[in-house]
Amino acid sequence: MPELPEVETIKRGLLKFIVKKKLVSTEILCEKSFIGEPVKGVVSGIRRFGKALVIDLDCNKSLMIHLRMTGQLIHDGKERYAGGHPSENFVSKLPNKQTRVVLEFEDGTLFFNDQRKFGFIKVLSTAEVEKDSFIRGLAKEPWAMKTEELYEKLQRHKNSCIKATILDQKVVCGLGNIYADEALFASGIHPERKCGEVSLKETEQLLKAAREVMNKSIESGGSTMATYVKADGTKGDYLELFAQVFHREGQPCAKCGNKISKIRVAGRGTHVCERCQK
DNA sequence: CTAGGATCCTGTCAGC
DNA sequence: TGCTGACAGGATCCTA
Repeated sequence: MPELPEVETIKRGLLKFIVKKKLVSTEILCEKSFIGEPVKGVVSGIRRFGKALVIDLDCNKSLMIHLRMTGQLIHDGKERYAGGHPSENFVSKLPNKQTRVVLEFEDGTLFFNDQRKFGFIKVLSTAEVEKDSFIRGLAKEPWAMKTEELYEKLQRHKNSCIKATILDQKVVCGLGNIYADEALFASGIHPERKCGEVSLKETEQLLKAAREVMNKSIESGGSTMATYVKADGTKGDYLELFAQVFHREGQPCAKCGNKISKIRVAGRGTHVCERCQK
């Protein structure tokens, strides 16, 4: 999916289009993608918890949205705003084959697309949002987490690979497959290292790197996504703008020139410079 | 409790 | 051309 920076970018974009607008109807094209009964109401705010987005309505109900691997949110009105898993859908006519839910606002339409149907929209009472098991289980985001706290958690998973562990949202919240690879590269830590062998100093570097790669993505995310949507239909990968290792297997490492390799760690494709990361 | 693998689902791409 | 298996920006469930 869309990891924390993409969800944050979507949140910021949607704020402009749907806050104070009334949600008037919901069309469910895939039952699995919508949990609960449709609601109507005026949007009072949008919140983000890790990779989950929450749209609050003035009727004391909220829509919790998780895009998982292939979810997209595309708002169509006077102009189009799209975010999530990048694909042609950003510029296609909607709804289409991958549209799962259509939220009609007084002033525009929000399409929830999701190729693989792993994502969902869930209706919760606003008071229950923070009691939801997924949200309640989330750890702190890298900006709020202290080095010592992460270090202690890593020691609890001392026999697991560092990459698998930092992908666990209960350990640290927000990293996904891209930013895990990027943060490990930036801090010079090999993704297969056992957590028990990662020092306090390295934990500090890793945390700092996680904040930096995600900050950079959030800063560039909004504008590059907007550019993407205005484009002529060609597939734009905004990751290419800053990724050092992700999807760069075979290309030279930006630090040492060695070829980036792709390996498998914790069941996930993993990009690494075998020379820079120990 | 942790660790690792299977699983949910659709689509695309490489290799035969 | 058509088939097959691998794989995909996530998280949960099951097993040991």
